[in-house]
Amino acid sequence: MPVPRSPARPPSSADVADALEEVSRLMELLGENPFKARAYDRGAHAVRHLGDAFAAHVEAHTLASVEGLGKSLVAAIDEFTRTGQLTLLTQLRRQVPPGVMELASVPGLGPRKARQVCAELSISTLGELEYAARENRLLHLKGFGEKTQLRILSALQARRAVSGRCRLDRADAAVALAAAALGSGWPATAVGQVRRRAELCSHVELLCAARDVDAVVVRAAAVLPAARVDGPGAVEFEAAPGVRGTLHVVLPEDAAAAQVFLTGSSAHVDALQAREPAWQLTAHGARRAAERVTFTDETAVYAALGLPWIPPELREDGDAVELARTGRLPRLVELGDLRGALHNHTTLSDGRDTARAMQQAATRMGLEYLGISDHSQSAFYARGLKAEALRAQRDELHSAMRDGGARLWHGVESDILQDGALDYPPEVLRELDFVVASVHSRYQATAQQLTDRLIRAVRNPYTDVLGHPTGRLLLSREGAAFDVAAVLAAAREAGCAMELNAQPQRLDLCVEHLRMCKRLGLKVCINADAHSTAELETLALGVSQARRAGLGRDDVLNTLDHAELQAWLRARRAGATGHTLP
DNA sequence: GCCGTTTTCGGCCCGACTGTTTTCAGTCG
Repeated sequence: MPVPRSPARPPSSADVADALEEVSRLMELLGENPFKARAYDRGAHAVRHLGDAFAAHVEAHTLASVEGLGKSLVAAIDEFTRTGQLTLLTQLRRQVPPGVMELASVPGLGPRKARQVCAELSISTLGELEYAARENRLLHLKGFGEKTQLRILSALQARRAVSGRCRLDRADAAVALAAAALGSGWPATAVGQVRRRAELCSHVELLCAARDVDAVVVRAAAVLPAARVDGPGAVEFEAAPGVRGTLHVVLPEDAAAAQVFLTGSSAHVDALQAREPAWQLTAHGARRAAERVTFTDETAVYAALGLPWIPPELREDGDAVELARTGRLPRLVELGDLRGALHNHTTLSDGRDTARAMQQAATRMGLEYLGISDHSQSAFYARGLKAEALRAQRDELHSAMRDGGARLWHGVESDILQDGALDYPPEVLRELDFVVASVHSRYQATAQQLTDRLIRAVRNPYTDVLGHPTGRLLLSREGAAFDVAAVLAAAREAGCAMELNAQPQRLDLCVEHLRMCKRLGLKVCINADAHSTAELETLALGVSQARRAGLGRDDVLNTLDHAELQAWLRARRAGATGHTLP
């Protein structure tokens, strides 16, 4: 989507990258030379990667020295930065009916088929596409058949089921934007699903405490997107496309009780309410009969109910209240407990930053160690490493560590092949510090086949961590349908850890499966799966999901310090060399 | 369109799968 921009601000690298990316997608859709389309896409990547250095390149006219930017792209970028327009993009947009870009995003409908349904059936919206599929009109198109039509139909149904929700990282961004729009004079913080750290949010809610409630409401109604006043002290707005947002404004003395009520969930609030039926917790504060009850902060609210403070991540249902009452509230893992992270990528495969840059970023974050695990040889699409390249990487990591800082572990993200084997022979795997094994392809199999494949993978003595186990992509792909309990049990027996992949679109394993790990005593490894230095920050999202599942420090593998993790890995490797491979 | 050169053209990460076709195009990762 084109990013709206104020003319006063010069385009950022992200603005330029978005424009070039759109050019690429439109070219694909129009059936232009695929290599030309790819050149624009690569150019977009190159520009995005420049980040803050982009402005300096523009200033110094040195963009042509950036790999992937030739004469034409430099000229296009020049035009865009000077005028805020891109003639090429405008022309391409004119040739593609609105909505067709969206058609091409439906799984099973690539650029060719999207163009085909548009040209032959005059379809340009998802609604029209679904209607045509229901009427069996797609069947008559060349290259379409019963199964393609069915696949499109179910993809559209799945999409409708998730509409109106957004990922947690986007909800966080919406909270930050709304808070910034209000200004620092009226600080607003997240409540509701966002504060409970729900992986998907259908409602983005903020709370602001202010002496002059009406003034905040007036300001919010003026500055928040698509805002309208919705009752006393409440402003509704559009937090993200199709996602409802609400700003609640209360007097400072009512803020603590309102924060508890608005953070919810309703089941949690009901359980609290049951402990003191004479009280009434509301979005505007607490009342006893007609009398207002005030508190200094949330801890005081819980204390008045005879309870310790309950972390928001545990408020998804009413169960935590009983745990709190009986003193059995778990001590949850915290971001600061993580001593490092395994599973991260570098420029050698599909990452954006070098091992050295990743190491420096990890050092700045206070991590003791960082695992580097680029893709394995079968992952062509991600420029997976042949055995020789993998061996050469070891030297690169050693030299990156010369100046101190976070210790680098040398690993690999090995594809799990169709039969459950790893992607390198034992003599290659044995030289690595650790192995993350992940499925990246051929998800379409029977549940039994997938289960067998994953069980074989976790039983491989070189598999230390099973990466993004279900392969789900939030709002776009369901997790693979296999017997999770059986795979977790096999992993427990083999002593292999499960990944909690912290990428906001994955958050895989999910909370329910993480709870199963805890019950089994199976270690969970919280990994950023970072493809850039910035993505290391996603570890915080992973920690929030571990907390929702009630995981403590001891449940998480990478809370071990360097020496402890080394011992854990060595013990596994010792077991590995003592076994024959399955 | 970019890049590298066997330097002004030719190749561009590519293999597997699926569903359609009846030998292969399109999609995906």
